Amino acid sequence: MTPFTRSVYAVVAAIPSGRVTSYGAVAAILGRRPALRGGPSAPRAVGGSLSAIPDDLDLPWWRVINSSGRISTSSIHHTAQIQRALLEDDGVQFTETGRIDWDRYEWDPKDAELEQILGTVDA
DNA sequence: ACAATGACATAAG
DNA sequence: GCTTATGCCATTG
Repeated sequence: MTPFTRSVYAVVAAIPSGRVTSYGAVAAILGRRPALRGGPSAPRAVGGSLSAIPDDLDLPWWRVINSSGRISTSSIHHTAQIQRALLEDDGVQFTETGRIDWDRYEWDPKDAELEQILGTVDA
């Protein structure tokens, strides 16, 4: 477990029920700057950290989806079906094409809240 | 230290 | 919208 991974967990732990966020948004919160061409750069690493969540942490990993509003889990422990079920438990509704509406469910934390979250980890 | 690998994000076709 | 190509970077072997 690395500092980066710990900070990812700290952010994910703060996502409230009924809201979702993207890998790129988490990366942006951690201060990783968007790249010139390929878009935000660290989201891939965020996914990598989420793929190795210790079971005893009890994180709401299912509230993180990709930028197009779709589920992109490929873990055998946390399958796409499980993720969808957990999200629906949160009250999140899917469109007919299996997507989630950002306008309705995007998590938008206040700056003060983010500062507090990040203050609990290194950086 | 180096190379390979992804639960990503964009731009282009 | 969907598919393909390209860039990124923290992790891992």
